[in-house]
Amino acid sequence: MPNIREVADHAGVSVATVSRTLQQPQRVSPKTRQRVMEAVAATGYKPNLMAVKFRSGKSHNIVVLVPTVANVFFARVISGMQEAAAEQGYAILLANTMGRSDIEDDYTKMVQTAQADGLIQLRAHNPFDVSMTNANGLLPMVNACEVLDNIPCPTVTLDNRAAARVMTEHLLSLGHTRIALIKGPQGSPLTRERLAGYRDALSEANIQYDESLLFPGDFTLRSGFDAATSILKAAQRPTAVFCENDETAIGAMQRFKQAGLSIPDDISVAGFDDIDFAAYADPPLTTISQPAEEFGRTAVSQLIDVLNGKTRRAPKIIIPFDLVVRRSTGPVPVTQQQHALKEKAE
Amino acid sequence: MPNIREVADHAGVSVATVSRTLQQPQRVSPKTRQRVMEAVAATGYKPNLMAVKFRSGKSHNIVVLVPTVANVFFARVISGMQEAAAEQGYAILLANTMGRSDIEDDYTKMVQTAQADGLIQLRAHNPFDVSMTNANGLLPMVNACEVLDNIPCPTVTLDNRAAARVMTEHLLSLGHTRIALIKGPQGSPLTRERLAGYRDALSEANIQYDESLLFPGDFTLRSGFDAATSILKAAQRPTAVFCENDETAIGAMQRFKQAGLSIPDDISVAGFDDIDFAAYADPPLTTISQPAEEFGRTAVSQLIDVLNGKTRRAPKIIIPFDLVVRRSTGPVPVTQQQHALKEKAE
DNA sequence: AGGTAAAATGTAATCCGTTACATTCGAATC
DNA sequence: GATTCGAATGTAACGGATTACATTTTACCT
Repeated sequence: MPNIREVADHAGVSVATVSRTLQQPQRVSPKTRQRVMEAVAATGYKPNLMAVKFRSGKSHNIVVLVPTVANVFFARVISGMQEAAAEQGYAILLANTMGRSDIEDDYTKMVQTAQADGLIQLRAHNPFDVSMTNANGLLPMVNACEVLDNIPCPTVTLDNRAAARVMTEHLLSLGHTRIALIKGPQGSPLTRERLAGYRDALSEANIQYDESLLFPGDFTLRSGFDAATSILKAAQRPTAVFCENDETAIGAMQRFKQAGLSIPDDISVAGFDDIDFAAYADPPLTTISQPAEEFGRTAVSQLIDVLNGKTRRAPKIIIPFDLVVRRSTGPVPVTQQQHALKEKAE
Repeated sequence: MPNIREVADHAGVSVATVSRTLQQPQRVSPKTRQRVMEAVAATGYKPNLMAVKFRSGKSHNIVVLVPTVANVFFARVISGMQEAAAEQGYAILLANTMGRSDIEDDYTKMVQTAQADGLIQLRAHNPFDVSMTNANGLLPMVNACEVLDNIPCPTVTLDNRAAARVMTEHLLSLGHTRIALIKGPQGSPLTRERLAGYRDALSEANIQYDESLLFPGDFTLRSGFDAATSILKAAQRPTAVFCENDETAIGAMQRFKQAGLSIPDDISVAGFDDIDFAAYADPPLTTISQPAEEFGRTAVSQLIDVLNGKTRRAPKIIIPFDLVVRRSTGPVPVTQQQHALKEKAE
């Protein structure tokens, strides 16, 4: 690989002139410029960006911590991040953490070892100590998950609580009162927020919150299927199931159909995320749609603003959502309705 | 950020001793080592890896060119790559090319500008010229797509042609003779290989290849849905549809069910990839399963071998596949069978 | 021509860690 | 105590591009 010195020798100028020709052409006389450009072409010179990054102290890399890239929703978020990062000259170092903290730590260390300038996380930890704050008192990171009040960094988030409330209200409006909830991964803040929204809606409708209607899940198809199996065994079967993501919902629907139930006539199922598969499920899934790519793009541009010192106080950005009603949710089955009425009368 | 000099001053030793303490502790006396380690802890020193990489000339980064990260199958491949790369101390720079050659070029340039040591591509181009070959005459890349005979680099591939033939044979064995094919993205070598396998099986079974049974697709749910619409309009409807990936198949099934067809009683549908959703489709999808993660892992370890000069001649590695028969494929409908027999008799 | 300011170019320091080579130290031996 | 050898440590060059500062060239004016 030719370096800048070879180009300089070839053109009969100093390395400084070559560098200037490439960085600030107007500061070099036209004929020198011409000669340098020829030398560049002749040698096939490509600047060693590792050297540039080392000297400048800017890696122009961003670490992104994602629980799993195989999740369709995250894939869309990443796609948006990629796009925004590329536009601004940043590259993304993707950490597929699979929940393993050793992997998270390895990648977090990249910021401290100057391999990356900042970090975007889709979880709720604080990987840095105060020594990492910049002149504005901000950490070189963006939280694309949940608000963490005690961390000085921008947050980009969906109002998960409100979204879950809206979905639950949708189910309530269809007459459902026994609404099961298939949760997301344990310990995930998303899960907690969505559970909170679910409870908000119930309490507003004066319906007793019943823990036996909560089922564990981990955002996979399989976990939805398994949770549905448990739901089928329940003493008094729920008439609707709200799943904290679409994969879970699709898995659950599969199980219900296997058991001979018809959706939504026998049981309503709702999801969250509006992944592409949701519209192609059978029946098409009622869900909450989120602008995933925009989510990613916003997170990246927020981080770059922090890195450039443009951000003075940590903003909190709320990404909008939409309730998308398809055909997996419907009115309470008549028999169940009578049952509920009877119960109420007692 | 403290640098090695600060640590050296703090410990009262030279920078060389600090470096040795960290790199080859046995070359430093125990009490010096102790003192240095204390200084490291006291200053919170983290080596600037950008400097290390710059000096060593090894970035320990790998560029991966993927058409789209939002494709479930690719996501699994990437996941495997991540894992293997992390184990060997490499990071992955993911390029979500979306087929845009400017993005491909930008990322390819990273190898030439020392930002990455090598590249893995899931397409069939040759981004490098001969000047990039190493001492063994190999390019710093791995082709994880299709064999390109004139490129000196390892290839990791599935025998797409054989897999497509196996699937077509499966459909033939069920009595189907009018088998539609929903293709993958135009120009993709994968698509060509799978088409070739489809034709192999047909010609072996002495069935006339009929171009009107070919339908365009691009690996998305939507394109499967649209292709199915075209299929429904066909003068003589095929009794089976082989889709070049699972998304397309799921999209097509949705359309067929909307049209009131029952799968597989009225029409058989087969996919390719065995993504998670395939088993949860309705009906569960017959498909070709591939060890996607292993695919990614193999590609990475092959590339690292090339980078370390361990590879002397470009190997071609064939990843195995499996036919997974589920419930989306079945025998030819009786009416159609009679129709076919009648046709044959004429 | 002489003088001056501006433009063009060159020189060399710098970023930080590694490592070849040089030097010093210490222990063992006679 | 002197000598020797290996272990421990230090010094300084190096990698490639950028850039502050120094120097040279050019252009223009009197």
